[in-house]
Amino acid sequence: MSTYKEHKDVNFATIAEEILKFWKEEKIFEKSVSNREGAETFTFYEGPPSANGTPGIHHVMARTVKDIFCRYKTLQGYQVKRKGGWDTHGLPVELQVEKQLGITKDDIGRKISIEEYNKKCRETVMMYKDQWDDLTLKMGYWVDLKNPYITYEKEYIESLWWILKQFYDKQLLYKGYTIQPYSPAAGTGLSSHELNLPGCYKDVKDTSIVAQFKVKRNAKSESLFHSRTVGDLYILAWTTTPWTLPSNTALAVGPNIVYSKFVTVNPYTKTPQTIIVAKDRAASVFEGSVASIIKNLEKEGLEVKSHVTDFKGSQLAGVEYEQLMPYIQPLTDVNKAFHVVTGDFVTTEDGTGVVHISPTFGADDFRVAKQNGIPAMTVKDEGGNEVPTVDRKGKFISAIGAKLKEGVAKYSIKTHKPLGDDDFYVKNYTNEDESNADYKNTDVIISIILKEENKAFKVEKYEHTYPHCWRTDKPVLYYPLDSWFIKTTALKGKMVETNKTINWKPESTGTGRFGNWLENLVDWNLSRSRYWGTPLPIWRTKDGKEEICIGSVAQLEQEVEKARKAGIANSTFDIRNSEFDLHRPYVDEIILVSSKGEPMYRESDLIDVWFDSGAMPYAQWHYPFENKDVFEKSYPADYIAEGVDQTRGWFFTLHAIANLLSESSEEIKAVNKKVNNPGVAFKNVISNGLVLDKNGNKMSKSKGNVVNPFESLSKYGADVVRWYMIENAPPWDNLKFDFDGIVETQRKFFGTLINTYSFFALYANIDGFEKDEMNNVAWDKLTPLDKWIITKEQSLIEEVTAAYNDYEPTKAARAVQEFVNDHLSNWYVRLNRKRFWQPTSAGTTAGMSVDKKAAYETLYECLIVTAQLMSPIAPFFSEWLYKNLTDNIRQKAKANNTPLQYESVHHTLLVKAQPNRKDTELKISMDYAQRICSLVHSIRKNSKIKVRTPLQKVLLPVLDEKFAQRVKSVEDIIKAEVNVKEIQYIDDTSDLLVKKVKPNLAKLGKQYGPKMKEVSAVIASFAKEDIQTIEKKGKLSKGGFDLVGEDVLISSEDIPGWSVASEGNVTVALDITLTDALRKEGTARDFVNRIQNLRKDMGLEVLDKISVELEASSAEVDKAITEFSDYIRTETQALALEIKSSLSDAVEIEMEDFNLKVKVTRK
RNA sequence: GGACUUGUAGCUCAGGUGGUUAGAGCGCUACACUGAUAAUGUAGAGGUCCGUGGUUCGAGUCCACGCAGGUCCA
Repeated sequence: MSTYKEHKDVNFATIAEEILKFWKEEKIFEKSVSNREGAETFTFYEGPPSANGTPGIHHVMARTVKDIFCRYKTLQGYQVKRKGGWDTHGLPVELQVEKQLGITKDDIGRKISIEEYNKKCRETVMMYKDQWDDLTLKMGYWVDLKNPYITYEKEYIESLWWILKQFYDKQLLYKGYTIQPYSPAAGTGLSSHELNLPGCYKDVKDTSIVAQFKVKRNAKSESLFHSRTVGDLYILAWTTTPWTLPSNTALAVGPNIVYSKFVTVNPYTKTPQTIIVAKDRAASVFEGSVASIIKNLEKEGLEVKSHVTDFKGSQLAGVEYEQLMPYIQPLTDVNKAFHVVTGDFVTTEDGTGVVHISPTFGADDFRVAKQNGIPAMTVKDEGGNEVPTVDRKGKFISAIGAKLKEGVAKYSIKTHKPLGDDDFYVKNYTNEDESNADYKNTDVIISIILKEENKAFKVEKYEHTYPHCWRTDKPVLYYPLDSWFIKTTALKGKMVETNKTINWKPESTGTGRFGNWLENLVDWNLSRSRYWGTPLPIWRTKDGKEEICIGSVAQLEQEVEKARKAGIANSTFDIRNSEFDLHRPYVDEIILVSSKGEPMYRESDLIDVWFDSGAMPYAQWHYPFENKDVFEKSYPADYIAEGVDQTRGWFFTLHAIANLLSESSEEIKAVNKKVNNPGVAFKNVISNGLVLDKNGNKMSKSKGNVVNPFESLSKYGADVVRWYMIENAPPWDNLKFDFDGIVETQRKFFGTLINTYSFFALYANIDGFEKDEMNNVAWDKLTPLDKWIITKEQSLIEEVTAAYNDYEPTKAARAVQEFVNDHLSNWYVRLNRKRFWQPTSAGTTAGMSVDKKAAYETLYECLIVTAQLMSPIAPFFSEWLYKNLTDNIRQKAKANNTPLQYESVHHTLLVKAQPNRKDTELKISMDYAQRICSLVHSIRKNSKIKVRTPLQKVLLPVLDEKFAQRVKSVEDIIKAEVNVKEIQYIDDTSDLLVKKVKPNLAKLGKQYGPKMKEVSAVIASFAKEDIQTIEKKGKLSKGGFDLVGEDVLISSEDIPGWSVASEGNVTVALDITLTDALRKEGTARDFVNRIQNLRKDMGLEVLDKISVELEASSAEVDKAITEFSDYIRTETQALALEIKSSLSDAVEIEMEDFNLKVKVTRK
């Protein structure tokens, strides 16, 4: 009759398979949600993976972290719905399709229609869905895969449109431009991905100019002129792109950088003048191509470099200067142009420590200009649109070209061909013959003009790396391109504030990486010029004067109807058809009508895929078109978790959209008010780190160090892998994934736990123990060891619960592991083994002694609680353990409505710590016991006396009475563990105890600080009497210090003549004299040991009885055997033990110093 | 280049608020235990706490500057 299943050769992967089958058949996951119907909800949002790539081992990590807290909250009684999801749009999908079809973006619309292309994308995006589903199942990640949200679905897109419309209506969605890498030769913008292709960055030699910006003398700048000034005063700025100088509208200086004023001459015009450059850059400004010129001028007696004074960059702020190349004027805010501004990004690493700003041609410049209200240099084109001074072909507009042409003529610059107004390309985009002796690029022409006009201080070639277009091999320009933006900056303050309400794990990601990102927020560029994605629902007239943002399919229908009525030939697509696809090219074919009857065409942009995922709280429920009630209950998320790389990805888009909606949507405002949400999308977030290989290298296919998740799971089982990942390092640290570590986890933790269970099952089955929840041994009937392990268990419950509550799974795992390995297995079970195998008359729980029943119940409870506490991390094994322990009493438990009534550990309610079942005093005592045992073991080891040999006594110096009391309460345990007969406590009355004293630095430090050395010396000089005084009276004045008891730490000196060991304030002495009696007992115990070995070798079962015959040997040995005959027989379950003069068929056994002949027979 | 992050034994990691001799597991070496037994225990060796400065009576811990690795962003 085996009540508790006994297992040989446990395989964790097999356990997982069995449990998976059970979960599937009994719908355990579904029930874990439906069981909690009506309970408080705990909301988790699944960050959607993209199924167009295969899952990796890092996904096991990420999803374990997600799973743990969903399971934990379920245990706490919450209802945790977890809707799965798939991210389906975006560049990776497009690239994969292009690779499959062997085409490039250029081929779309030519070799393949957009329709076919998108169809292919739709097919490809779910390519590896089966693998993902398989991983989800096998790793034990509970998520609802039956009703996932899919970002390409019509309903999902409709919700996105609704959100965009909310923003649009509140003027949070606008069209503007931003500076992006642009290839004039190819006529297209380039993504950062394209810019990172190998070979894009090349070393090139460009013309660089240190230009002279003439300071306007007025009230703002007057102080700069107070010191000696010769000629005009110039601020010098350096650029490697002279073609941007006609577009200069500001200069930037570092507020804390020191700038120097010099009296000098212009090297090219020899004009005496005064200049300002960063102090640290002054030397290098005078060097290089102009060094020899300056030297010659100095020889001519000119004043070339006289340092006048220094001032901080902040003093230059607001100073006005004359426009360097006054060819055209900014369209707006002319009065704000041509000022000096300050910026933290300015360094003194190169140039002059002054940065020339041209807002149309640099991302930094653009930002700085925006922050300071500086206008950009733009003109109106024929359509009235604002455009930069360089057109999309990379050529200066004719207004600038005409001026440059004038310069060429005025200064007789020789060129390889006559240049017209429209011939000034900023780089050689027209394949001019550069080998022509008179060839001069635009940068050089500008340099010459500036030199002639006393506006250049230094011109030289400068070699640097510069990005080139991967298709045309021509230099890239940073160029303003049209885009649609979400005005996230409008809500920057709110986003910063609401972020403070979010619990970030680790905190630094929230305050640091995320917080800084919010502080430096720019508007969200939503536009993508692509094909497979959510189309921007904005239609515009040709002239851009009228536009409409569509917020729903219904609205689109109405508008189409309106257009039809106005006689606009529209597509034949039937929007009302449920199959109608909101993707390109279909939406592009819809033409709407403006109030004036003009056609309106859709802006061709798609939106950033990050918007797709960031909108999932709403779109996953097709809010607000459906499921309003469900949405309200699941907004915002209590918890999300993703990789730290999502900080500026998903975490940001969730946060941004939630905050924007909290201001722009009346519906969301109402929901927020109801659930008291300040405007966030999530309340707790774990950003987990990377999974690296065991050497700390990133896993990559090229390195061949990628770990296959499926192989890992099938070899070790999901629990071991999950436990290893969580226990090894906090999720937000990078994990060095090492199979050796997994093996260790398996052996060390799971092996120990399974051993502990097997031990329980073995004896419980023999004794017929069955857990009865209605009838347990009372607390005060438990032995100290029982009480102790229960106390430890209570602490464990508190600790683990606190750790999970705090989103610290690693702490929880480590606590469980310590409990199982160190306390339960190594101490409680080991010291209690005898209780389990002491003979019992009855084969039922009822007939069992209270002591034995208490032992079973205690061990049982510890195992059950362990199963429960570990279940979020190791869902399969804990389920297996729980079922093994409880399946046999399920019916009874159901009838009695007791905690073990649930068929799955994942349906149970988390056990709560019971303070009345804690014995703190005992905990301290047991701690002493463990330390004392360890010390005695250490002495035995040094004296080479094994534990089987009993020793007479242990001497324990007693520093205070409490210590003695505590040790006495666990004295039996110590004596049994280290095999000594008695413990003798020695105190002041004994001459053996000599006390020593040390200063309590932590306390004294606060009081005496710098006098610490003196006080320590005084305490070190304490005589025996001094120690006694301070101990008895609690105070002592010596060496000018009034000391109290807490100022010193008293411990025991070694005891002369004894073998002593000490650790902390516990000291132990061991009497290592071996008497005859002790030696005989040792021999008897040794003999028992050998017989036990024989029994095992013979393959006897635990309950088998034997008889032992022994051939007589020395008198001493015979005497020992006879004297301890009862003991030997009991221990070995021998019915008879006889010493015979001679024995045939005897086995020879090796004792320590001699051999014995014995014969063991089964009875 | 910026932000964040990590650096402690051969390896993986602990080390509130500064305090006496910096810990654990694995691995290694030795020994022991033996009715949990392909399990277990004990002990030993093993440390420039990344470096340099600073604050302090006292720094693994606090501050500054570096170095090295990682992530994200330019």
